[in-house]
Amino acid sequence: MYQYDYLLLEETAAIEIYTIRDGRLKLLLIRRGGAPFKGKWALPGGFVGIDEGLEKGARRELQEETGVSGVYLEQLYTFGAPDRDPRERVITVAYYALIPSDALAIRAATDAEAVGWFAMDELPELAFDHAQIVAMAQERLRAKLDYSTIAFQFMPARFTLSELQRVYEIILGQEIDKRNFRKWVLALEQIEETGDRRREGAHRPAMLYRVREPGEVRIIK
Amino acid sequence: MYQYDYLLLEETAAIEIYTIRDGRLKLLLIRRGGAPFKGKWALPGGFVGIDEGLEKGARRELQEETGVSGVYLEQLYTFGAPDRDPRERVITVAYYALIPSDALAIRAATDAEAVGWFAMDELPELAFDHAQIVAMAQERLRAKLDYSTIAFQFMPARFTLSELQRVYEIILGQEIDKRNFRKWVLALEQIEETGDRRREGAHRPAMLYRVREPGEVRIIK
DNA sequence: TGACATAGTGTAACAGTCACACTATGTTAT
DNA sequence: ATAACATAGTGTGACTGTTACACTATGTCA
Repeated sequence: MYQYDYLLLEETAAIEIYTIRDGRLKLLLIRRGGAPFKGKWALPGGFVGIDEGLEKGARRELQEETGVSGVYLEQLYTFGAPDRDPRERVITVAYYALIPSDALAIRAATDAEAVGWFAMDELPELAFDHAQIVAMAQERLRAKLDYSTIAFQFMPARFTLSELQRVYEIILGQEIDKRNFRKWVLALEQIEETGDRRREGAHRPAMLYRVREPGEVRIIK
Repeated sequence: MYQYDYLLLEETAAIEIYTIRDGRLKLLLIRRGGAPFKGKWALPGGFVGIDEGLEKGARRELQEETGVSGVYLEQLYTFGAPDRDPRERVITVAYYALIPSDALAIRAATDAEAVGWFAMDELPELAFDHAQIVAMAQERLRAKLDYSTIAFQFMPARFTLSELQRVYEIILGQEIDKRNFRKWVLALEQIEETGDRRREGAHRPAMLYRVREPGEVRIIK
């Protein structure tokens, strides 16, 4: 077996934190305070601690930026092109997290860096190769809508079918037929009625549903 | 943004090299010559060079072990649990490669380590967490059969429909109806007749097909 | 009590999947 | 030459899931 030159590399984690707010899919970004790409927006992340697993490190980062924990987190891809950081060779393991729309503690940045939520169709220019990382996550998310229950991860504890449909429409970027959507999602048997209704506005109240196994993302079809 | 302690980690690539031989799905393993796990079988791999991308490093490793290049290679997952190497913290980016059954230069190990092809249902005990890595690749490969043309990557330049069907059956571990398989695979419009036939044995010769775009793996359905 | 706004509901056409058995054709042995 | 052999190659009908499509139900508020 050929052995490469023995070498230590910088290893970072980057995390894409998504939520749905104001009827849009939004991504959390941080404005860089130092070089390179000073002033540009970038994905939150940092160096990986020696004693923690990669995913655990990503969860810590998530917790620090948003105050949330226990949400859906998935490894996306590892980026290691030699020139992706102009200073030196850095390898980045990218994760993405999905946060229910009601779970946001939207805390201010811990160390005076600017933090902001950006709609996916209005992203600013990003530092490093982060645009590529974001594009890959978006692709993955859309694909997973089709064959898993990943979209449920955006939902609060109780939600209406219309709200759930809206989430699918936002991510897919297209309208869905109401009757077909309801038939389909109920046939999955992954959500159930709570018995309560949501009354808001001058119209018929909607039944509230909950996810049967909130932590799980099931592969369907 | 919280910054972890600045830290350099060992970064390795591991590569799972699959091919189909003797009617089985086989994986290339290397017997470890040194501690830890001395004498145990493990995935080929090595440290990542400072000037090469991760994928390029994996391709180099592949070339050195098998003599093949230009085959299908995909990043699988990055493993970074703190205790996965008993000596120190190591992060491993795992790739898998699929090699056409006729492309094997089956070269001897370059530096006197034992190399062997193992059927997936007869794997020896593996070093480190490599059993977990292998399990994940197998899962991915099976899933991709359903929604991509990845299986074509195992085929030689020209092949019969029966041979192609056999590859699907081997990976899925179950028989497929001949008529339905042919209808399905031809409807994909990803393979075409060569015009030639293969005559071997005392029976009707079979039409030889080729993949339309051999390098491409298409998402289907 | 009527206007309003969203909730909630069924059916028929269509497309894709699955189960299933016989004929075609070359080689080889007699 | 011809018959046995072994694999190649082919179609139909049942079933299942997907899609398109429009009206009724029910609460609030003026």
